[in-house]
Amino acid sequence: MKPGGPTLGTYREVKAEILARIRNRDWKPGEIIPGEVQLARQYGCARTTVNRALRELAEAGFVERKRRVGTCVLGGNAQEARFAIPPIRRDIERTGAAYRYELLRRSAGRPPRAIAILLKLGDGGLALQAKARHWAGPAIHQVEDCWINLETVPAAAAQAFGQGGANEWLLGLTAVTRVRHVCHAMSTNAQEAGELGLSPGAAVFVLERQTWIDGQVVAWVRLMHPAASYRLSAETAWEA
Amino acid sequence: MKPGGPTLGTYREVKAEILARIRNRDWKPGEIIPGEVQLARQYGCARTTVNRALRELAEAGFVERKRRVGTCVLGGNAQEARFAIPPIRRDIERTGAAYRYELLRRSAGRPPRAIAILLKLGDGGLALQAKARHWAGPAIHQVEDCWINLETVPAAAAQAFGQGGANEWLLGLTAVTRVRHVCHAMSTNAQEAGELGLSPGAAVFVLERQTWIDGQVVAWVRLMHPAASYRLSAETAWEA
DNA sequence: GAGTGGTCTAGACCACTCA
DNA sequence: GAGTGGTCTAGACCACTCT
Repeated sequence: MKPGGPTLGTYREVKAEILARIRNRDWKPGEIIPGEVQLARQYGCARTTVNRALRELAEAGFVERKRRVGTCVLGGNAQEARFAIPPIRRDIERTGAAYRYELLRRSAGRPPRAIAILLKLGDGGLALQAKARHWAGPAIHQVEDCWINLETVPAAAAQAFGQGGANEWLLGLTAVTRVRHVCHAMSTNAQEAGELGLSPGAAVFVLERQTWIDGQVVAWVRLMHPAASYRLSAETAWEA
Repeated sequence: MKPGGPTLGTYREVKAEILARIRNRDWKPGEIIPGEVQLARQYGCARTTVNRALRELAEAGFVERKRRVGTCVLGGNAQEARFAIPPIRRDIERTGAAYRYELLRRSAGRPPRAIAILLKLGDGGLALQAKARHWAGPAIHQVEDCWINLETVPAAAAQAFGQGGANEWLLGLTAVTRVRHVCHAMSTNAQEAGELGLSPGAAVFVLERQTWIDGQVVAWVRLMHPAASYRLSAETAWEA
């Protein structure tokens, strides 16, 4: 046991110790830190324990690991944010406002070209569009516009979406194997403004989600929110 | 060995097998799945292996685990998106556009009340504001407005930020222990529009980041982007 | 008290990648 | 070929939570 190096019994302790070294700049970005075997000896624990600590630090983006090379400290420049996207109903009820769902439009048929491409629809392929509004008391909180690929999810054709939104229904499909989210801001055109109860040109926050099952596109969903009443937030903390 | 239950040797196989069962609805949302010991027997592997598979499925949000109770399948309703936030310079260069940095303002002093609160500044506490623009060729791609708590990071006072932005510098601090991101859309007022080269009222995409070191606020940063030229995207895929 | 997951250990073998 | 991380195993004990 080295001075200043007491026995560390758990992977959390080991993780915290290594993280502290990195934050202290004992181990600087670009450097290779000691190997698992050496650390295990130093800390008086099993290599498995050190391994788990390092694996989690790698997942969190603090280090990078390569076989035969070792574990390398990364400089913290890239950032990642994990935003939780709660079901809209819960999101609204949480604020205390009354939730109301309103279906605006539901129709199956041949979608516009842009949508057909997003859904990777075959030539005769049909899609189901379901557009709806979610109210928070007297205010419109979200307009959802869902396009569902009926080739991939024929079951959707049987859904009326009179009570609950298509987005919600889609989220209930457990089988999804891939998800892509995009968020951005937008100025509304006249129609969008009307649907959202805003003046044309008003800023909206847009969240789009595309989902797949085994390489087949399931749906493309666009969620639009008045800029003033929607935000996504994310928080990450590491042990003190 | 049960029929249809071949020996699974690795935690990845076990994970895929369990995921398949969940997607198949063999195990439905709300149900408790068999315990680790039983699964290990069934798959012919060590309990540790099953444990790792289940742990990762729990991290990914497919199941929830409770001691003495068991592992419960979750219905996939909540969503999570992990957005990568690349350093702005790289983001611009990636598009092929010429990157240019322009410092607009740098001044230390007593900040406005709202900022003082965000920074948890003491009564006499000073902050450093650094506002800058990032150009992509002829277009303004981002206006960054950084407020740095000089009590927490006195070293910032020595930085001129003439060449690189304060945001970038802040990201280089490895010691940060907590990060909070918020993103939303906004209509610009006259000043913001001017700084962004847009007409007043234009939509912008705003990303805000607040960072801490051991409970002390380090900085609050607001990054504003013309709506048309910025989007965040995230993609998650699970094994087929 | 009992049953579940959470973790540690010691040892082993494998996989990748560098020289 | 050699050195690193990646993973599996069998067994053990602990921590939590339900009854």
